[in-house]
Amino acid sequence: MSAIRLLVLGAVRQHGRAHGYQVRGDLEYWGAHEWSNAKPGSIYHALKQMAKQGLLHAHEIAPSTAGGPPRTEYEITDLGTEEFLRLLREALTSYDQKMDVKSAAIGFIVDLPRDEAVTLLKERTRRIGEWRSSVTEHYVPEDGPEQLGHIGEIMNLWIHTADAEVEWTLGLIARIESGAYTFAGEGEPFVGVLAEGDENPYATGEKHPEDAR
Amino acid sequence: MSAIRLLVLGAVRQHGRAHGYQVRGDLEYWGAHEWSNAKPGSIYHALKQMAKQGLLHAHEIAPSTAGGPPRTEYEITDLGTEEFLRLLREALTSYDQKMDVKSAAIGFIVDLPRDEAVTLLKERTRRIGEWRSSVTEHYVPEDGPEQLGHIGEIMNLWIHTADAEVEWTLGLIARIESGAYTFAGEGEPFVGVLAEGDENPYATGEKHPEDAR
DNA sequence: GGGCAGGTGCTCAAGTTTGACTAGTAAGTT
DNA sequence: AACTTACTAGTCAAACTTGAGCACCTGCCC
Repeated sequence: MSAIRLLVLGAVRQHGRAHGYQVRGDLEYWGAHEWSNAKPGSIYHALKQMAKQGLLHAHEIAPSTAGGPPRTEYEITDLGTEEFLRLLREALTSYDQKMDVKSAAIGFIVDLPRDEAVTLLKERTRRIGEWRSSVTEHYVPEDGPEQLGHIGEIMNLWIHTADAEVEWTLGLIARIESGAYTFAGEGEPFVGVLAEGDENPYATGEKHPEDAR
Repeated sequence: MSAIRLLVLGAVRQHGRAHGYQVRGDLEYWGAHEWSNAKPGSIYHALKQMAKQGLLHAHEIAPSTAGGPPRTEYEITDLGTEEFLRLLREALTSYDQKMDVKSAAIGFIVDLPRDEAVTLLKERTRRIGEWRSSVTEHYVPEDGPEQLGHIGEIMNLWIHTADAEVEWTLGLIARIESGAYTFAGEGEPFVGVLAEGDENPYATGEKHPEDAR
């Protein structure tokens, strides 16, 4: 799964009603163009696709107030909300070492009730542990790990990464359990959208110095 | 950059002369179908593409010795070797948190001379450090990190991951410097290819239990 | 000697991603 | 008044990826 659907659904949902350019702006505001495939083309494609699948409802042509071609506004449907939550839950529990999906999921984690968030994160650590032992068992040849030569370093990297992630996840669980942040049904949600006409401090302009690609 | 070109070029290079199915077999042998987009379609596409671009030379139709349609054999060209090394160096130095590229790069690291490998890995840690500080500076609002709410956790995750990677990289550097593995120009290279007719212990059959996707 | 399970080697259509491009408006500027 | 610049909003072709499928052969079993 790529992160684009989760990101777009989440952005539209937070906005209530949004056109493509607004979604694009929000995602840039979250820095998503730096860590995910949130390019214009992908965003517009995802919007159209999901509208066709009934996850979004497209309000045709609000003539643009500020230049440019006429724009389409989108609203999330019930089906879309369902799909959003499904994707979010999956992204939180499954271990697939894709930074973009993980990051997106953290960004939307407060859309779930607090105790569900904790449960899902615990499940995540459990799965990582399971994956870890299956890798060590499965990929270590009987004749000892030397057989693998430098290839063993790949495994080493995976395991190291997995361990680091468990550590981080446990920290997050602790913070959530001790009351940090505001979750679904706990009043005033934290909203990370750009108000109409607000300028974006993290826009596509200058980026980090060595943003190697 | 996706990992597919690096993987395919490296596989053909190690084999000397290979057809698509052999490349596919090698990549499976390395477990690459589990951590990268090394599906048949992608492999054949990459082979054709790179042949068209002059990175590979295609020997038309050696009639298959063992069933199936006639096959095309590929050899790497000088241009292809150049490109391979360029991709490898870039993958080793650049920090882009893509597991597949990283893993592929580790798999081919011994194709470089030992001291270059060390230099590149040190450059990698330097860049991660640079990236780390630019993130902390750039994404922490003046009004203190509380402004970000739970979004700050995304940054937290990035930093934690980056730190874990630096740690692992330093470990690898130490192992290489103290003489582990056999690098380019040090005699008998470690070759991870399947001999003709050898069976693949890690083939596409059963996979890890919870290989979440 | 027919059937069929399974391996070999590749192709193809459908879907997704990319990055450059279009085209319109507003607002400053010589 | 003409000219440049910048922003808004979206499109498009080309590239890439995916997963299923095809056709062919081998060996085996009854």
